[in-house]
Amino acid sequence: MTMRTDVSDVARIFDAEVRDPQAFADLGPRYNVAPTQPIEVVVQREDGRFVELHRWGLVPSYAKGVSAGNRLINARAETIATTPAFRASFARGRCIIPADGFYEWRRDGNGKGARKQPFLIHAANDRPLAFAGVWAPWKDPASGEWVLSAAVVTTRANATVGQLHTRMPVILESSEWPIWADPEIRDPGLLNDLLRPASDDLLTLTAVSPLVNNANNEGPELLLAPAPRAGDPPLTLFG
DNA sequence: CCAGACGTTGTT
DNA sequence: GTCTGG
DNA sequence: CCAGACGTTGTT
DNA sequence: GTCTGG
Repeated sequence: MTMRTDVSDVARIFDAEVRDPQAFADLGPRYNVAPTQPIEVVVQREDGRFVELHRWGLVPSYAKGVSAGNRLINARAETIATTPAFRASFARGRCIIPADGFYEWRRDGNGKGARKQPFLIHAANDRPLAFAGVWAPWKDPASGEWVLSAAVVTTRANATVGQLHTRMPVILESSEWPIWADPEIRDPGLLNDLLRPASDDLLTLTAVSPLVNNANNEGPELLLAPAPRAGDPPLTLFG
């Protein structure tokens, strides 16, 4: 995903306080937020609502190490209420994960010559999106330190994203934020009603540089159009 | 009782 | 931590 | 998600 | 092929 929006704007949009401003200042604008890296989350706590940084990949409380979260980067909306790794977080650890956009890939060709063409999926009006998320605290038994981690809730893709992939993040409307983020709300039916695909006209696809494919790459150049090559399929999905 | 799993995605 | 399987 | 690793022993 | 790391 990308996160270029300044945290002060995120705090204003979500009516939240920044938990650790220096940590955000150290990160700066981000064009390639990958699993295991810090992601922004908006969490409702007893003493207020905060923007925090959590490790992307939920580490369940029972885990033996943080690596347990390496693949728990998404939680299926269809099963999140009952599956052991996410159930407790669905009940009491819901959060909002702000992001400017997310990437999906299209495989062009097969075998050795295949390229993975990344697309940035972002709001047509380019405002930040609010993913539904879940988070959990995990205490490292070795150091005693607490690790906060989070996962993105997914649902079936809408028609726009469906050109690339069968799944997409749940994107909440502003009227839904207080419901999803409130840990006092327990009605599973009310919560599950929020977990549906975004409307088809919310999002736009933009072909971007294959530099995105390596999590070590960063910077605004990742969003430049990919260099065309002979025999390429059209880069706009509508040709 | 103890031991072991606990997840999603894409691809075939 | 809690559930499932043996 | 994609990229990259995937191993042990003994010797320097 | 499958797992780990980012």
